[in-house]
Amino acid sequence: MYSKLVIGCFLQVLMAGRGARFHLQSEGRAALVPTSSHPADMLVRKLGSIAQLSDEERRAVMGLPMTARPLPGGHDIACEHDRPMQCCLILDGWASRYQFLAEGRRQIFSFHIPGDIPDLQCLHLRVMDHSLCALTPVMLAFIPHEAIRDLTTGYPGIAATLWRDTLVDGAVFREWMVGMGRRSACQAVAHLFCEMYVKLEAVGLAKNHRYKLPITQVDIADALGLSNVHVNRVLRQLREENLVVLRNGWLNISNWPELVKISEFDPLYLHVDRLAA
Amino acid sequence: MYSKLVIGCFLQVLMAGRGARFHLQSEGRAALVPTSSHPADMLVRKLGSIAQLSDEERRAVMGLPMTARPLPGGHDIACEHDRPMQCCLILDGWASRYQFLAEGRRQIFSFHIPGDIPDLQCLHLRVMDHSLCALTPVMLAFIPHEAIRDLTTGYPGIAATLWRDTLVDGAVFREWMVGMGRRSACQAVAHLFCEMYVKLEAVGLAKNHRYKLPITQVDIADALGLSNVHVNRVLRQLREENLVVLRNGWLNISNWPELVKISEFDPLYLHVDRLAA
DNA sequence: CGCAATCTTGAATCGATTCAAAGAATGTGG
DNA sequence: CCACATTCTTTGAATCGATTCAAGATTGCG
Repeated sequence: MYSKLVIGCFLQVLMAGRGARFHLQSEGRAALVPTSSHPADMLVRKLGSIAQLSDEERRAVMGLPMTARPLPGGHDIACEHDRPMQCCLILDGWASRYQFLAEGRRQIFSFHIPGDIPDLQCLHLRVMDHSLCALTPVMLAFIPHEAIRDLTTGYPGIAATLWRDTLVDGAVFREWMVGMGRRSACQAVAHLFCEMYVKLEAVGLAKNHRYKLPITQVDIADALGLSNVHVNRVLRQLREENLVVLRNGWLNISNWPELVKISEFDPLYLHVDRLAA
Repeated sequence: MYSKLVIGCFLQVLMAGRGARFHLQSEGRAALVPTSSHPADMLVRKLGSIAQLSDEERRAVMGLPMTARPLPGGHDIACEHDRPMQCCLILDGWASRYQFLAEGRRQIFSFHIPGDIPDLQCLHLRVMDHSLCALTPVMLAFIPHEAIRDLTTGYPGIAATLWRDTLVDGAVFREWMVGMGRRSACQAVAHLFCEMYVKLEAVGLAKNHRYKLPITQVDIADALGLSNVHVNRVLRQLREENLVVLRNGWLNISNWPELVKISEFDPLYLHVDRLAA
């Protein structure tokens, strides 16, 4: 059913290795798109984007055992009440964390993109208190908890870096709380688009205020605590005001400064040091 | 203005040391109410409630430099954009994290009680992306980041315990997101009351489904993304349904099983091991 | 006692939801 | 390559939950 897509995604990862070692963007920042057949490269780049890694630390990270595995879109990666024995690093595709409630209600907690380790928290919270699923066909690298624990025990700097990553995760939750609690539906949607742009741009997966957004309006609604009907109306409004256009899975931000302004977007909470200074 | 209250609060901490070393609850669990004049005792008990501490680790924690300091209610402890050099452990009183937005809107992210380290995240996220204030007169123990970093570098087990604490923090944010996004106002308020009861009960500050709740209806509204008027109506409804009564700063849960049921409260996300098993 | 903060209630309004149904896009198999 | 099924998007109309505004009651505090 999904095999074609999955193989396509797999090849994409492998073939990227043939290109230049780094895809440089206009800002001269190294992109996170897979440029090597070894998934650990992705992790090294990710951690390097959070904090400086020493040569020794880099070697230790490269030595982590990882198993790459494709998964079809819509598939659960880990479920509430599970006790996973490994974390997953996203090499390609999007994932999301969510929880189902009574009467078919759903709350999405986060969207995750390549370079993220969306279930890192289960390293220390053994039982999953929510679920994690692939939004698109994904390529994942699974890393045993055991290996990560050994690594963090031996290298406090790496522990601090991973810890920091989970703290940024929490900061994003706080910002989403603001969106759901105190922002209008319009502001909340605009804010989400700004956030995803900054995150994707930081790993080289977006530029020129345009990116692939492989989620449905229902997903946006469940993430922001709205109904899908209302999300649709908000999207129309944003389109009519020449701010953003979402069509065929691509998001085009026509007026970035205005979008930032109306959504009161301040990237401080993402703690991208190069931005926050 | 606040001096009497503050001194009262301070004495309360000091005088508790005269009593039995541990206040035992019916469940036989050690209570977290201050039982010693040394604030490090509180930290040892807190960490011990998260994970087992070895004797060596306990000694290391006891060796942390701490400065106890009272602060009047309403006072800010740390503000957005600050770069604190220390974390604070709450010895007595309540604190909350929040953010102000345009037009006087406010979002409260969390309520904190004795034993909590509400700004632990700034150990690795140098810049505060929100503010922290004392809700009531509080007694705080300030611990320099430097000392905590040395501790976590030398003792990976303690690092993991503190890390875990910040992860539970994030899990609570997720649950609040569910409340704001997909629960009715009534359910959200009820859920908050359940959550605070479990947290307070775990540190010996609540029992018999009754506890001191020193926050205003406006605070509840800003925490749950509601208007104060609506919170008032929801409280009346809960009272009329004989579920909870909030009066004079005390919360009385008349029908705990029903409150848990209507709010769909599942304490799993609090990751209190003794509960989750 | 009197001020200030908090709580309470009613009435009007608004933002968002629900329900329903049509239209567009996407993927599948013949 | 077309027809069909499915999923996603779009729009209108009725409704509802929550907000805003405003005024009065209560509580705590100096």
